[in-house]
Amino acid sequence: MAKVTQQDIAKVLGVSVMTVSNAFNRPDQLSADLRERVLERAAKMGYTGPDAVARQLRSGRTNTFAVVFEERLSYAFSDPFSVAWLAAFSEVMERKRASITLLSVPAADVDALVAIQDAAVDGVAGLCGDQPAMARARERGLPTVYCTRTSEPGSEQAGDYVVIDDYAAGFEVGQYLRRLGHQRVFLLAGAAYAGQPPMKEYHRGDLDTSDHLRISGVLEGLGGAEVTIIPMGTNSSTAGRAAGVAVLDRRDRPTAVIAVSDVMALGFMDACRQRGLEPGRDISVVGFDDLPESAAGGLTTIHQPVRDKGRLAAELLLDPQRPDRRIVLPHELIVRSSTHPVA
Amino acid sequence: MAKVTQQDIAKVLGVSVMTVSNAFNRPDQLSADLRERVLERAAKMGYTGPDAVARQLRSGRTNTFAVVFEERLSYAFSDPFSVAWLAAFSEVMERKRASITLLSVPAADVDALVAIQDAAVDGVAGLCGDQPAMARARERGLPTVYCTRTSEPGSEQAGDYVVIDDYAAGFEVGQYLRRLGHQRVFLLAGAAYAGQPPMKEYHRGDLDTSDHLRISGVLEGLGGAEVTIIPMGTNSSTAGRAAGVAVLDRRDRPTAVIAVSDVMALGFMDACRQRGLEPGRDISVVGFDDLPESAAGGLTTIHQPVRDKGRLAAELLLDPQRPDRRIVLPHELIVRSSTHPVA
DNA sequence: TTGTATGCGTTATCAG
DNA sequence: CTGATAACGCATACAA
Repeated sequence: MAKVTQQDIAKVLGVSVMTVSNAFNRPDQLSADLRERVLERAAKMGYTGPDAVARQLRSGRTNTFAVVFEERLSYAFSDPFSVAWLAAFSEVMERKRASITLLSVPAADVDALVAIQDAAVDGVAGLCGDQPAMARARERGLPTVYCTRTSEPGSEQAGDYVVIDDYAAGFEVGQYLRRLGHQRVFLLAGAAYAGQPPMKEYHRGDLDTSDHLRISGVLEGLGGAEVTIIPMGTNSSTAGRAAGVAVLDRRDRPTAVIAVSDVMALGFMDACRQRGLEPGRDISVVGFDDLPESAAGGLTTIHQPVRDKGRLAAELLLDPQRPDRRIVLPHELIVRSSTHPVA
Repeated sequence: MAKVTQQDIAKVLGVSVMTVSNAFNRPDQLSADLRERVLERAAKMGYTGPDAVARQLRSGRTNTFAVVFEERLSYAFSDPFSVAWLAAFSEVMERKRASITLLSVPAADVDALVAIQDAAVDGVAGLCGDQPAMARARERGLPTVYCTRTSEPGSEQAGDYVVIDDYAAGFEVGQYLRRLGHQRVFLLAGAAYAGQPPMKEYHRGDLDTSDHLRISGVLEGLGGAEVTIIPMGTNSSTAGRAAGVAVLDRRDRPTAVIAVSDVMALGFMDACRQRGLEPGRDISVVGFDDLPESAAGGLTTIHQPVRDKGRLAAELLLDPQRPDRRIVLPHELIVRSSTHPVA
């Protein structure tokens, strides 16, 4: 059987399509009696209410917002930082009865950009930086909000954002370690530098990631210390644990290790303890983000307001009139027990 | 400026709308030269590719599937069981380049059902049972798949499903504890029985949840043991910890405690240890689900194949031709160190 | 290879 | 209070 439409009902009932439409959407536009008849007939004919897509086309709004991820979605669900952001974002959306569409648009996969084209949404947000997917969305005329700064301030693209100053955050970390006297530091980088060997010299990656800004800041803050950057290829506690091999099992072990994220830092701390090394006594460890579990683990880190990022991103999308649309939130160096002065 | 459409381009170029459409979707349907001209012109006019919604209306497909949750979305992201399911589900969807829309439809909130009406999707899945939202989706003619059996087998609704036999699982747990000699057991129930006092007598709740089947099974399996059911109101480790108060801080402490989920059971184990009680020595604890962390924690539990549930749910939605659409997956009692015979 | 007519299902507008 | 008409933007079927 073909799909029943308002037209069919109208025909059977001998009324206009408009009357049927009104029966569903604007009860005040027709007599209660007629409305009753329409609804009853509709039910009898197996009509199930206005078609969502048709209505969207007509109204020009979908009441749905996309969240894009550079990674596979399963990563988005497993990374605590991502989950926290998503929770805050979704709370705002739920309150406004808007729904959320998840889009995975790996930077590598050019084909995936069509997902942006084909998404029936009113706007796009991402915990990520201003990646190609965001630009594509804007080309479509959609509002966008990104939550990680990847380019130098000033070279801003067109999109709105809610970020922290990752460069400054990195700088504070570097400066802090320098003041503690650390002269040999290893830096665990994330996904952007996949496949590259450890680097003594830092060249800005061709990918503009927040790693880049954090790393630049750290290097600057550390001044002349000897720094080795280890590209882990992925941002996970597994990667952090794996870093134990590359960092701890060598003669010239560094006195401090900085990971570009807490998940990685916490994984690395596990690796330390497994080898009988206590962070904050035998080696210093610093992370970024300040996850809930970081407090329990005693990890010195940069706190950033994840939930505010998620909440504000949602609010910016929902309210195009909101005045301040380029937001830089504060961050803070939280010193815990995982760092110590060099003897 | 108004939105640029294919019609506008066609007019300017003096070709038909169809040619413009083809230039974007079927390059083989027109000369490379003309196509080139169309695309160039389109770009110049600020046309950004076919409109997603219009295309969906025309084609009748959205390539998007909804996932419904009975809880707030933030819960969906924080519960490990839910996250595992979602990860598996999304992996299949990603592979087929389909996207996912998240819908929160609390059972209590009747208004939320409109979210189902207004969702532009090709199908609906849920980790939940065959709740009203699912029925609503089917009324709309959408395929549905649910992943938790809530009714007795035989009283099946119309939807497809991927479940385990929760009653049997419960029975095995009860039987196991009975054989260990446990005569006084407390049962921590989840969300369904919110607000109710502890129950000595079990009446099937008016909500058909998997709790119901598990609980019935447990009671049956335990035979004549004295069972007290404590409705925790929510399914979280916090609730499990909170149960410590209701269970451990009393004279007639039970010899065994069963939680309807591992998260809760693990939380309860924390509460035990906080009071100096060691699960598996001073008290027996059993859960359901077998999360990864349950193995580490030594929790005796029912293993169920979460990832298979998610994967199969996605496959059923993506392939309406797939033959077996009512799937009951195997479960298994995994005995670990949290249970022991009564002295 | 290109064009024409038409429908997808709904709702705004405006006239009765 | 009710109805006729015209979009919304695109793509299928078929004709040229």
